[in-house]
Amino acid sequence: MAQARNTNVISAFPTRRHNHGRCVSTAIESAERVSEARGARFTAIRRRVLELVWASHEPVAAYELLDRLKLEKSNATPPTIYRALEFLLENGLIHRIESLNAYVGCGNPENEHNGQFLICTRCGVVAELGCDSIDGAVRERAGELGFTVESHTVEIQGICESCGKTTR
Amino acid sequence: MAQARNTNVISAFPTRRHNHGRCVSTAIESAERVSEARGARFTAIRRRVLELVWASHEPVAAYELLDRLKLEKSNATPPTIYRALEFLLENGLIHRIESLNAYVGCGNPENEHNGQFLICTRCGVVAELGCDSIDGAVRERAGELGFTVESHTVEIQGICESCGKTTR
DNA sequence: AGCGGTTTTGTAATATTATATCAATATTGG
DNA sequence: CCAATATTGATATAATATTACAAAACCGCT
Repeated sequence: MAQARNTNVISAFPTRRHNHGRCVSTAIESAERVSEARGARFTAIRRRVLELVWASHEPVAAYELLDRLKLEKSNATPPTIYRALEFLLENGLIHRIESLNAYVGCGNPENEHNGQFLICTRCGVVAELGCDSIDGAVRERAGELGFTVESHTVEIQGICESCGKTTR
Repeated sequence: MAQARNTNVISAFPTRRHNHGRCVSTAIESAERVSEARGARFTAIRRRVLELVWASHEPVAAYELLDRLKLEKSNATPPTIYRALEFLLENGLIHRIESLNAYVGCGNPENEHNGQFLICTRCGVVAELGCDSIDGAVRERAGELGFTVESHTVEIQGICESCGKTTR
């Protein structure tokens, strides 16, 4: 019983030695369920791009994904990647980090949400929060001004706990 | 006594008929004071780009600024604009809206801050908040996870009060 | 299996956003 | 005025993203 419901971590900063294969396989299985449920086609390209996004917990740029995909699919072009990214975004399987023009796997694709992201400027790793207190503060203040919230982008730059402990 | 200190609006949604010349002249005067205080040079190009950013309350893209600047300075090139934007950002005179790759004037340049932005997806206008409750929620949650906040990007998409009242 | 409509992918071209580099000019402090 | 520094000019190129149209794959139906 570690987390209060209203401040749950969707995808925490991973330990150096976590079983990352498990992150990937969980993400793929989730994606299969989400696609199935929506009648969306989780094609080979889309699956592979999702795996590439999940290669780490650091956001990946579109052209990095393209370079990697080209290694195994030499006819891949920018639209190949951008179409796959569009599909993955639409289905909530990845998030775009606006301040980095880069993409990161979503840790909880089975629930629709706008995440909040903690971005470590030292190691590049991103953690995702599904934090109702931040979301609430946003909606409350917006509401006071007569503004109806549709979505939000919350990206927090700083130093993660693990990097904070090491010498600069 | 309308605003509580911790939720002040730095730059509200403007009325259609506000005196916009006043927004611009205030911004320029502020910029002069800020530059003076910092020993920074508020050159003609920088001043003009700031005026162009302040042409409206909608974020402006870099190449739009370039096109406008070229009308009066035909040798302007991308670096002309990007250098001016860099100066204005460094000195807190404008903000970059990450989700739009665009720039908007800062309503309170004399106090250093990370703003929060309400972006109307109907009319394109942006309001800036300096909202301690959002900032506090962010810092609190980050702190619980051992994350040290350096800066944040908070961009809220939705419909402003005035657009919400008109027929879709 | 065959057909027709729809979605996905292939391919080429281009648009948009941003930076690197180095030379020339302007400004500042001494 | 000189020398150091900051700013601007000019060219090239990098990085990110989209448009357009044709070909192929897939799906539901018979």
